[in-house]
Formats: sequence, structure tokens, C-alpha cells
Amino acid sequence: MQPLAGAGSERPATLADVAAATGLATSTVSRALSNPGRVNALTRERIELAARELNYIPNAQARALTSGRTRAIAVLVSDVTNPFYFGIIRGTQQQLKAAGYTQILVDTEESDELEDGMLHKLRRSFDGAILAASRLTDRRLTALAAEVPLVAINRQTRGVPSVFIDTPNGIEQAMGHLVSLGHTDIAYVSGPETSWPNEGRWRAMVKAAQRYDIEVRRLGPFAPRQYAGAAAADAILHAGVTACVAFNDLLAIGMLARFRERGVDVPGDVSIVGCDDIFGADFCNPPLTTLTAPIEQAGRTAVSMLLTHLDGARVGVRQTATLPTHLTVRDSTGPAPSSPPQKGRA
Amino acid sequence: MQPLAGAGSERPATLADVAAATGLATSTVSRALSNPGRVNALTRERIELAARELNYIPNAQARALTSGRTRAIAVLVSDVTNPFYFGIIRGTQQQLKAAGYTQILVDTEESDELEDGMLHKLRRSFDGAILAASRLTDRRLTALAAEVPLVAINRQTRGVPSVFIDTPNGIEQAMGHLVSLGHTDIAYVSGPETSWPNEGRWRAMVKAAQRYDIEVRRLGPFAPRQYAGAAAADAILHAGVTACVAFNDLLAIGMLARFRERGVDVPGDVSIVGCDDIFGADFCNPPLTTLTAPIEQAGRTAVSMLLTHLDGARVGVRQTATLPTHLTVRDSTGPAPSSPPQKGRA
DNA sequence: TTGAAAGCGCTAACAT
DNA sequence: ATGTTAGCGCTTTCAA
Repeated sequence: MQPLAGAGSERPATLADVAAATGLATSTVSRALSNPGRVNALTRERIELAARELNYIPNAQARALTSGRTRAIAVLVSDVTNPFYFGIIRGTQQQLKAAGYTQILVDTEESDELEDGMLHKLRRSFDGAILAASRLTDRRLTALAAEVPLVAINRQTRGVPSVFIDTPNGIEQAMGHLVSLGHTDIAYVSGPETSWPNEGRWRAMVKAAQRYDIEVRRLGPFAPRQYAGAAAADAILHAGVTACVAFNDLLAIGMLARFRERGVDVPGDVSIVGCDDIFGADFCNPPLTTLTAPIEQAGRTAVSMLLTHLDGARVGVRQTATLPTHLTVRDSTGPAPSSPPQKGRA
Repeated sequence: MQPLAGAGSERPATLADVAAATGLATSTVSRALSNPGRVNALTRERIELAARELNYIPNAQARALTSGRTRAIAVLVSDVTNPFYFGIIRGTQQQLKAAGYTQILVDTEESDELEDGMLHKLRRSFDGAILAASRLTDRRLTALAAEVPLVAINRQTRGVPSVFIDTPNGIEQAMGHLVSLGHTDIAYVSGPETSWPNEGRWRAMVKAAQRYDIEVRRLGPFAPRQYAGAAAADAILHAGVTACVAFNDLLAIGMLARFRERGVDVPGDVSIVGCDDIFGADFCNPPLTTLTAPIEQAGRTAVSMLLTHLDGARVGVRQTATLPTHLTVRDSTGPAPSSPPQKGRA
């Protein structure tokens, strides 16, 4: 617990108050507090004591004004209610707090204009930003990166440091899993076209299809939300495939509900694989086979990269960190219908 | 899209630049931009034009330094990964953005010390704070409320404006529902003892039990997390009750998993009611009967109250807003075991 | 209606 | 090692 508001002093103490109390100059006090070591050990102790007694708390605004650094980092997500970001936010929060930074959360609501505007207008209010799902064009992103230090998650653009969650690689594993189960006609349930990872996931499907010599098709695009699952499920049924990989778990969970509603059995009639392994993927019905992503880790890594960047060290800083995903098989995937247990499929 | 960084000017434009460009004094420019109406309409237009051309963006730090207002609001949650807060955060975000405020998200990790420290140390970095789940003592909360404008959610303490989600009332409805289903021995699965709403929920159960003249008991406390559901489920089984109301959905969902694991049928063997209706409550297995809370609304209301407070109007400001909840019946509740369909129970 | 001038609290040269 | 002195960009009296 903090001491109850500094004994009698209503106006918060300033550097000048501490200086007056110790008989030193404000500059000395400033140094002692933010640059210990450049000041006599003894006087520093006197200063620290006085500061504590006066319940002195540096004014972040004033400090930011002169130093140009706010010790705040913005984290931009495209939709705060998407559970995928909870993990990111948790990860960034942990790491930022450990480094003494404040987290400013911004919801860009899937809008590139809002994202751009926020970054531009608030760029002097934070020392850097983490873009958890940028919807910006490469051009704007590059321009912005010149204005404010940036780290993007799941978005690779030349000149912008990033953390990449390797879901495409996971998708190849998932395809192998589905093929081994006898599926030969698989669909990709596409997310928004402005989503960068969406393309990579589709390309991974095509690549895997070639390797296994099977059919894949692309359905959508669909909003990366639960409600869009209904339309996606209907599209799957209409397409007549036996399995699909959905852009993300949110969509997959929405599909599950629709299939249930329509009396379609999962995985009996159709198998579903999601992406991310968000909250809920383990307890939905049936539990979802998905590509588990190290989400919190991604947030932590992004912050580390950003802070390293801020602390000058531009040398030897990795520009892209790649994080692996793995296939987590649950109950939403099973043998292809009318395909008895396979024995020695070429 | 923003204009690409102000034509050639590397250093961001300041008020002085706009003043120079228009041949006016900085004070006039300042007024024109933040206090239009106190300046000649024509000169104001000239100023606004110049400001736009120079791509002038006010420096929030400098502004905060003189005005003492940061136009930032802190939102403190006890655990960012708890889906209950997603809704709160979404609600606050919407409302804050609409009012031109920035949201600072702080995760207090269920720690009163962290909560206290953050509020105290950062109190000059924001104009007010919303406590989504304060773990502070009444004493500290009151002390802090004197330092910085506060609005608490689900926490009533004299002198601190608050938004109250009336889950206790919902619990009485839930009890009615369970009683009508033939349950006569019901347990409350308690949340953390430091949680303020936890007590109110238990009291509501006792009250309802008296009304219906049945037994209730209290189990726990348990952490308000999914993992704690296993222990809670076991406790329920050991207690031998036929139904329970859990502190929150997270716990209830965790219990569902454990019951499944132990081969206990829900609602055949035991009925479960959750609280909040968080993300996942509708698609878990079985879908959870729960008390639907207007979570986003709570966030929005909290912000409105806070901003009203900030804008001076201390007169006639409601100190507590109460938001109703309602019972959403899904599949996790059913008739009490060995109790045939009731006919005309008093 | 507009301008001049004095800070807000702090940092960072530059001096001592 | 410490003190002096300018500001940072803006708001805000107080005068004109």
C-alpha cells in the first residue's frame, strides 16, 4: 500500500520541492533520480530519502515534453472482442510492465483509416506501437514506420520488424492429417481480404494440395467472426467437400453451431480445422482440431523487439521473428465419409 | 488516409509554426484551435487552413503539462484474459473514442498492491480511471478516489460512483428456475473472497433459499478461472447437491469439462447456472444456463459517468447506476434427478 | 479581438 | 560532482 497522500501537502511534490528540501539544484535532483551514478552516492541517498518523504512522483508529461519519450507503447488490435487478441494483449502487458512501460490499447475496428489516423495523430503520445493485425497497405505501413517505431505481428513488409506466427506451416501439417484420414476434397474458408495472414494460409493449402495431389478450393471471404460461421457452413455444404480449414477458430466455432443446427455431424459428415487455438476451442462442441499458436509469446516477443529497437541498438537486431505452431487434434476432425478405415493408401 | 508526412518538413509543426505562417501570436492560434468562438471567425479560418497545410498536430504532452488534463482514461481489470472484461473493454473503448479520449489498459493481476500502486503512481497520467474489478479495501478505495476521479464497476463504496450489474437479482430468478425444476438442495460455488460481487451473489442465494424454503450451501472459495472448475466440480459431487450456481461462467465452464471427464451428466445428474454470459457460454457443451449481464453497456455507462464527472457537473450526478441481468436458460439446467415432472408444487 | 509574457515540471547542455 | 540556464510546446492571465 502507498503512504496515504503525502502528509498534509495537497499539491503533489515537484522536483523543485525535493531540491528545496535538500538544498540542492533541481538538475542534481533530476540526475540523481533518473541517472544515478552520475551523482555522489551520499547526496543521492539524501535525495532519495527526501523524495520518498515528500511522496515525490515524477510528472510523466513534463518528462515526456523534454525528453521526447513517453514510456508508453500503443498496441493496436483490429477488434478487442476477438479472443485471439486477449493472448497478445496479455503478452504485451506483461513484458511492458516489466520494462516500466504503459500500454495504450487501441481498437481499430478493422478499419485502415482508423488505424492510420490513430498512429499518425497519437504518434507523439507513445514511443512505439505494436500492430497486432494491421490492415494498412504496404505503402502506408512503410510511411508510418518512418514516423514511429513499429513492430507488426503476422504482417511482413520490407523495413518493418515483425513477429510471424507460422500458421502456414501448421496448415501443411493439418492437410497431412486430413489426407491421412482419407479426405481428398478440402476447402479453405477464407477470412477478410485485407488480412495479410489470410493469403499465406491459402497458399499453404495450395502447396499442400499439390504435394498430396488433391483438390482444394477457396470459399469466402468471410468476416473473422462467430456469426459469419453460419454462412461459411452453408457454403461448405453447398460445395460438397468433406473437410475444411477455416481462417480462424472464431469462424470455425461459428460453423460448428450452424452444422449442429442443420443436423450435420462433425466430424462424421464434415471435418473442420481451425487456426489459433483461442479460448473456447477446447470446450466447444465438438472440441476443435486447430493450429495452436503461441499467442502470448508473440506479444512478448513483439515488445522485446520494439524495446530493443528503442534503446538504440539498431545493430544486429533481427527484423523478423518466426514462431512455430503445431497441430492440436481434437474431435472436429475424423475419417472422410464413406471412406472405410484406410489401409495402405499410396 | 493521412497526407504523407508534411511536405518536406521533418520536424512536426508546432503552434509557433502556425503562428509564424499566419503572422499571428501563438496565443491567438492556441485559442482558435482549442477555444473557437473566442476568436474572429475569419482569422480562425486562416489559422485552421494554415494548421492543416502544415499538418499541425497538437502535442498532447505539452498540452497536458499546462492544462493538467491528459485526455486519457485508465481502465483497470484484474485479468485481461478473462472474457468478462472483453466486453467491458469494448464498451469503454467505444465510448472513450467517441469522446476523444485515449484508453490506457492496466492489468492488475488480481493484486491489490499492483492496483493501488498503478493508480497512485500514474494518477497524473490520466484524467480518471475505471475499476472493472477492484480488489482494494474500502479505505484505500476512498483515499484513492480523493486523488483521482474514479468509477467502479460492481463495487459499491460510499463516495465512489459506480455501475452495478444486478446479478443478485438474476440469481433469485435462477433459484426460482431451479426450484421449479424440483431442486431442493443447491450450492453456491464461491469466487475469490476479495471479490466484492461474490458476497452479494451468495446473499441473494440465501435470500432466495429462505423464500422457497430450501437448502443452500456455499462451496469454495475458488479462483475465478477455468482450471479451478475441476476442483469445484469435485466439491459439488462430494456435497451431493443436485444443482449449483457458480460465481462466474469461467468457473462453470471449467466444471462442465470436469463433469464430462468424470462421466457425470449435465443436466441429468446435476444442473449448473453460471453468471455473466461470457463468450463461450453459448457454445460450450452443454450450452450454459446463465445470468446474462449487459457487459458492454456497463463499460459504456462507466465512461459516461466518469466523463460527466470530469466536466465539472457535480450536481445531480447519479452516484450509482444499476444494470439489470436476466436469466438465459440453455441446456445445463434440467429437472432434479429422481424427481418426476412436478405438478402443482406450492 | 489579439498580443506579450509568464510559467507548467522536467531535462540537458554548458559552466563551475 | 554540482549548479546555472535555457528551453520543450502549450495555455493562460493580463494588457492593449
